[in-house]
Amino acid sequence: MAATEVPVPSDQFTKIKELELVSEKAREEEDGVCRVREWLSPGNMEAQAVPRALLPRILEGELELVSASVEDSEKHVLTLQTVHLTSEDLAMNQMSWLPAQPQDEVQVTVQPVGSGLPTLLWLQPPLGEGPEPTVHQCVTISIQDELYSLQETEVVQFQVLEESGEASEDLTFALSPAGSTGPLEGGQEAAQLPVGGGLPEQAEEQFFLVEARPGEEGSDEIVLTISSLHVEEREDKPSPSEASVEKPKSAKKRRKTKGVKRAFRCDICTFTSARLSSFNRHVKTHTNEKPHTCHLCLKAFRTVTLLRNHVNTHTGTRPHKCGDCDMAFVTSGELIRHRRYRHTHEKPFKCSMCKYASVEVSKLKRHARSHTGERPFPCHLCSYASRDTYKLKRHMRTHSGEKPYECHVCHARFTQSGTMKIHILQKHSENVPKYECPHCATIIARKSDLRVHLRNLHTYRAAEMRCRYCPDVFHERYALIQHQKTHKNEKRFKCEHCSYACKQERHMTAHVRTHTGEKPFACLSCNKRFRQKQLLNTHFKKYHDSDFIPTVYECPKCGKAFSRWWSNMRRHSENCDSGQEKPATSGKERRMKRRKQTGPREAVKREGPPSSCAGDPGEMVPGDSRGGKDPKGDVTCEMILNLMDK
DNA sequence: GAAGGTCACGCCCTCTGCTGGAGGTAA
DNA sequence: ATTACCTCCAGCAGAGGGCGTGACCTTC
Repeated sequence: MAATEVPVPSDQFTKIKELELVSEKAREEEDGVCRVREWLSPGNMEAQAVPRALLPRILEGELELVSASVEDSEKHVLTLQTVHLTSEDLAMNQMSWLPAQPQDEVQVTVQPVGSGLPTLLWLQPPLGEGPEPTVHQCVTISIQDELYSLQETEVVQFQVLEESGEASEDLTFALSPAGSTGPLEGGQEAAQLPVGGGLPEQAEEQFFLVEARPGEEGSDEIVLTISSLHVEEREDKPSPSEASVEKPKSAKKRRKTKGVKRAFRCDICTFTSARLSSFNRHVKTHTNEKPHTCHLCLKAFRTVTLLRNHVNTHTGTRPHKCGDCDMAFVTSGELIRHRRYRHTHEKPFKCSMCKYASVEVSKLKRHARSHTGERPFPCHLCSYASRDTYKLKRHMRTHSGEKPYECHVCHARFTQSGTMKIHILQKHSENVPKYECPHCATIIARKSDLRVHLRNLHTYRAAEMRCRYCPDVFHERYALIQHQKTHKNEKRFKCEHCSYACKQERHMTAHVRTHTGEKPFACLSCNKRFRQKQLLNTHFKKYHDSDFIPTVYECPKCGKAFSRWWSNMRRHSENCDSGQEKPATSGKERRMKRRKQTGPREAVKREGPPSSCAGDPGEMVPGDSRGGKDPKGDVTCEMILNLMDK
């Protein structure tokens, strides 16, 4: 692996082979750590004006400088000389090829001027894209030359400071070997140190980190990386993908520090560190060296700490005990997380789109998918896609038919634990919770069904629902149903002369004739008159139809025959002590019993009309001469009218 | 090197709500 | 006998909580 610590070259002089000017944010975007891209502002562009001696390339904030020579004797000395160009300077010097918008791609070529140490930095447009700049087209402002020994330099930093609004003002550059006593100390302090007589308000936006590292192996080249250190802006302008994730302050502070101190850069991954020790430790992470092996499962770990934590998972050792409950954990991190979940309820990760907050950032990311609609876990058997792995796994049971949850009582199986829980609660538990409708007091077993009930029966509907019995209209289905029930068994027709009431008008008409004495139906054979047509028909059959066979009720005890069940036969049967059996309670039962005893019904021919016929045979008719109705109680007009209806 | 903190991934759980079939009931 | 309606019930998915584990970085 190519180390990034600056070695001591064998050659006398160190040549700057490659100088990268990389936006820190742009780099972090590549890293996937911080997704904020720092576009090169005009001010930054000014600060990035570099000598013609170098060959830079600006690509979305990235500037590479190639081939610059630095010579010194005895030591490896790097001399930086920088040019600052203001926007006015750019316009004045016809450098319109510079991007108006930062995202515009532009290639800048910087070439060395003269030989030996580069003393001027020039900006030059790509071939064919602009006028070839001359020395006069570049503005050279207050170049401060300093020499630093690369043997002592791990991080080289310089600042571009400008009094805001004064484009022509001198620039001050500061070169600092990190960790040394140079003009700037590395880290956060570097970005805050005023250099050259005070820091303007916007000065920190123009800090750059210059990272020196060796070039190709065996050469005496040094690669410089210039990074923008716009730390504050990164915090204030999160990327779209990060907009919904608010990091806790500690994390932000940590990243801020990390961003400033980066100097050693891993060639395999994006890791950078200002500390050699940290870097070296990091390098080991890219090796598969795991010398610490668990004696229980033979799993290997890189560090003793990791191994110890792992062994604790075998032994159950949980040294980190919660002070507020009985829980204990293998690591302190678990304890902290547990305390946040259970005790402190601290939720540092807050959603920017709703009030949701979580203990863990992973939960916030999962939550964010409910806003974005992202479903990164597709089912390979159907079109379903899940927002997290667990839902996909649960969904796959619908394809496999797996029902891992079994009721311990009836052994019914279920696909989800919640379904089984409801099953046990509803089927096998006492004190089953019920849900009462607040509008109609209906008791429903499940809350979700109560919701359906409310939706179907108690939701206002714009369309009118009309009662099938009357002109009333309703907008709630429950009200309509309740109203229509009021029509059931409703005796709307009430007699003015007595307490009689009935459901149909024609029944009332017949009843009123009992008060008025009106008998509109006359017998054509004997001129006898009747109030109802049915009564007339009965009369005619009995007295004027020779084929008519009247029903005769026989006492099951003594065999005596009666023409009327309720008034004669029943009274007789109750008092008859010649037999044990009493009449059945219903006509059907009576009929069946009678047939059982006597066989098929036999018509008993009467010899002549009963004496009652002389009176008013139509006044009282059998409740059910064919044994259809239980003739308990008094016969009412309604009973008669029911017969008429038949 | 150890300890502590952070991060990421995974697993499992609960709660919630919707849906549609089954079965009972009334019209 | 048919039909409409309602509740019961299981199936299923959405969302979130809590914990286990390992890796990695920073600090001491």
